[in-house]
Amino acid sequence: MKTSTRPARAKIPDDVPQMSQRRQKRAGEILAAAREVFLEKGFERTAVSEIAARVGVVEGSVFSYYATKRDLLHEVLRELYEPLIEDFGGVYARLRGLRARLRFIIWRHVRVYVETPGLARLVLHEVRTGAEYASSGLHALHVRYTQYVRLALEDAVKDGELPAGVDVEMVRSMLYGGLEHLMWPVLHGKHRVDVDAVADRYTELMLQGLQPARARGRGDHEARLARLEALVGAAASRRRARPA
Amino acid sequence: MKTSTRPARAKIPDDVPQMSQRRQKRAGEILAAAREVFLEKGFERTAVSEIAARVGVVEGSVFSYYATKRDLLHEVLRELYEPLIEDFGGVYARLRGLRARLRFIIWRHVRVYVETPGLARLVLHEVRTGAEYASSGLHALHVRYTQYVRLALEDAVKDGELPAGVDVEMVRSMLYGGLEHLMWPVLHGKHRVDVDAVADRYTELMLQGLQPARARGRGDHEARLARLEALVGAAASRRRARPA
Amino acid sequence: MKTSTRPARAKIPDDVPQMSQRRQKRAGEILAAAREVFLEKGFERTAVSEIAARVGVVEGSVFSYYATKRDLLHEVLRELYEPLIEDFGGVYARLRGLRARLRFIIWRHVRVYVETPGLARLVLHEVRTGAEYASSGLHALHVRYTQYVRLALEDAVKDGELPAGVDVEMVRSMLYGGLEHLMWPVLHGKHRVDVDAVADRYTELMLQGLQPARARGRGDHEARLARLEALVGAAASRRRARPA
Amino acid sequence: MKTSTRPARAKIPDDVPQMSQRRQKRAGEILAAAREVFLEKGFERTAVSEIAARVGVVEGSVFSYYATKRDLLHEVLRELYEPLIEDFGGVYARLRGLRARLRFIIWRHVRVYVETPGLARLVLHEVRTGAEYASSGLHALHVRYTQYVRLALEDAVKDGELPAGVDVEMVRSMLYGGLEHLMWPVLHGKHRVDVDAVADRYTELMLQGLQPARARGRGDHEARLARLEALVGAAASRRRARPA
DNA sequence: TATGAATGAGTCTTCATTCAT
DNA sequence: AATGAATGAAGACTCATTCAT
Repeated sequence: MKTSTRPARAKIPDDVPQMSQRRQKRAGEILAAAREVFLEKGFERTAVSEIAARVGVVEGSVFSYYATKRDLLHEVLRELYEPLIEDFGGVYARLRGLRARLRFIIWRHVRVYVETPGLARLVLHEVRTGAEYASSGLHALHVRYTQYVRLALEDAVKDGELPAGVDVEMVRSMLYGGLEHLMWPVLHGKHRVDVDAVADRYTELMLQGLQPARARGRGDHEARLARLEALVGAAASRRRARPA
Repeated sequence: MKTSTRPARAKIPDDVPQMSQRRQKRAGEILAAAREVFLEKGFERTAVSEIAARVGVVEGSVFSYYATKRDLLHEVLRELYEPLIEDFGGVYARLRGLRARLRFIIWRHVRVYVETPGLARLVLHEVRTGAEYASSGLHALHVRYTQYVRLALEDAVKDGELPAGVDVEMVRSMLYGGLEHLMWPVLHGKHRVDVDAVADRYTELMLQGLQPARARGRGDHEARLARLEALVGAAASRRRARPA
Repeated sequence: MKTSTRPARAKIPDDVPQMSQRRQKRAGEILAAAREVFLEKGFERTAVSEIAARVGVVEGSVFSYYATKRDLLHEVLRELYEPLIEDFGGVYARLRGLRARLRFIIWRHVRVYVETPGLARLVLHEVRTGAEYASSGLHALHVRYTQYVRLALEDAVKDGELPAGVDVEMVRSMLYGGLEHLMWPVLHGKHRVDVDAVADRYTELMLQGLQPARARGRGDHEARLARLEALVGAAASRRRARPA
Repeated sequence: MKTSTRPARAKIPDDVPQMSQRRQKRAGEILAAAREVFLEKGFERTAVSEIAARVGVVEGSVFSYYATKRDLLHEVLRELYEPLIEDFGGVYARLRGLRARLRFIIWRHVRVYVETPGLARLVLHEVRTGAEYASSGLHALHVRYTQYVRLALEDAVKDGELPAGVDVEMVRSMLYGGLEHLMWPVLHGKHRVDVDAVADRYTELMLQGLQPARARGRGDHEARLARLEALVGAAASRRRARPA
């Protein structure tokens, strides 16, 4: 998991060379401080000295825990990704139907922008850009995070909700890329967003495209059912919304 | 062509910023090198010294052509935008119908990735961030470039192709953001792309969504009601989930 | 001792900016080197790299002690002013009479040139020029230092030694400006000076002017009237002169 | 006169390798532009490129006239000093008496500050500081400029106005140094000055010191005569004053 | 001779990283 | 293990000067 070879020892619980309590605590403090600063300022604009200062430790000490500034970043991101992915694992399994699943994925992702805008900025602008992204293990985390789209689509095909041959990559891009673009202003503090409303609308846009059923000359049946579906989904999830 | 004021020496009587052949050539070489490096590494991670090295001049010379690293970036971007916008101006007016227009916009944008990979990234992730973006004239260019999506949508509503109330911002994000995400691997030299095929497929995806007309026609009421019930059940159980 | 905020790492519990022995020594060495070079070349013409070279450290190290070249300058100046002002505080109060006081001020100032040659130049010609001079605290120091001239004059007026209406600013300029000019060769290592002799003579010159009491006593009315006539003639002919 | 060896040819009229009319004209234009910029911004802050730009030539051309930026400065200063010195030569000879002479020297010098503050700044802060000042010929000019003080004193001794043994160097310093200090605010645009008033007061201060005749218990005679002298001198010279 | 493009040494400043203690 | 002083390479940018044309 570590990219480099020097003293620093991973803080993953069950690592072999068990470190002292003190050391483990320090590592955590440093990690927390790093998260703070990275999220505030981004990777490049963060000075290790500032992380050290927030913990109350000298620069050199940081390097005795994490061999590299970038290692520290990776650790921070892992720590942020992991609960996100677990969230998905837990909830996704209980969802039924493409619409519900898609909406959850979208809704959860929008919340990332709203609740942890720094994370989005970090991943999007500083990590994904780096050459060693693929080899750093972060790519793998990201794949795990975004794979639920593929799952949802495959399941939908299996269930007959979608015809076979759907271009998973294209849909995934449309989902994450589109949201990224849409949320950009949020990262820069322009707007407030209604997470549920955005999720609802984006889900429908993805499912029905620009030309909704009605426009295509379908009967009233269709339109009424669609609205019903949307309504129920929206109301249900809105009960849990807690925007930061 | 000059953005800045310092190096230009207007000693040609009639004040035209006429550059010598040689100078003009060099300016072009520097611009080309700058584009290369900016696209590879992004703006901040690009060192002027590297641009200079690629051209085979000393660092200082670059500044005799472009007063500022950022000026250089702006020039690079302008160089991209201009032909793009001209393209649109000419072609768009002759197109009829939402599908044709959308497809053109998409097709043209995909070509940007294929022909000048990485420029979108630059604009999206590095320039728009800068505080002086709005005042730099680049914002204006960007608006001119992306407004055709809005135009196409508004026209479609006028023509009765789309119901009123379409969320232009969301569609624009889906278009540009989705394509950006989709083309990402291309920027890193992974795939070759069939521009027309991608344009066709993305256009359809945007127009019809995941559930194309055919598929939707097949969906019987029974199946949809079942899904609806499942959804309601899912929402109920989700209430116990605790998001991080 | 630190002017700036960045490098200082206050991890000593009770927040005293306690430097290690070693660090303190280095800081002193750098300060000494800086004084040397600043005095030799002036502020702008001094390169931080040269200061570093004289101490035998790399350029960057200097900035770990003093965040800014200008901070370094301020520190250098403060180091001069402080003992000077303390000297004054102690001695001045015990002096009686304008002559004694003036002589002390002059004598002390001449010693500055002899003991720390060039510092006055720095203050007069490089620091006072800077826009942030007023806000840097140096102005305050300078005022404290030179105010004793004003004090001496005011006291002399109070005691009836001088008529009211003496132009303090002019006298202060004559004192400090004249000495600066007089000491200039000393700064460049030309002469040695007898501090006491210079102080005596300059004090007398300031008190009695060019025409000491004795000389003035000898001037008969006849001679002065002749000069007066000559002057009037001169003024008349001067009317034709055309200044450049 | 030239410090360096390259092509540039002095523009002193009777120089041997007679240059073409065109060339001579250009040299003059460059010199004029240089004067402008130097006086505005000082030596170090002036870029040769700016001088070139004002004349409408390229940087390189400047160096074909003046081998060095510093040479250019020296030429500029010479051009400024020369009329000043000639002024003195012409007027001084016609003056009689120490007071009149001293006052003229002071008055003329104060006018330099008021009318050409840039010159004062240039000489004081940039030239006199440089190591090659002594060897540049400028020192010689300065000596020629300031020698009239010595002359005035020596003549006064000869005429019996002053006792022998007056310390010329000290008086000269008091005059020029004091005025420099006094005029400092003027250089930075703070005050306006009444040239005549300053000249009058400074002359008296130099002649009589802090303790004027009255204070020393002299008769009314003295005071009345002194005032008369001052008045006549002031009125006469005020007629010619033309503050910038 | 004049040009003007190119140079290259220099400016201050930042910071991840190393290493002797 | 921790410290914290020192490093050294890099950053953007400036400008007097040179030299081929």
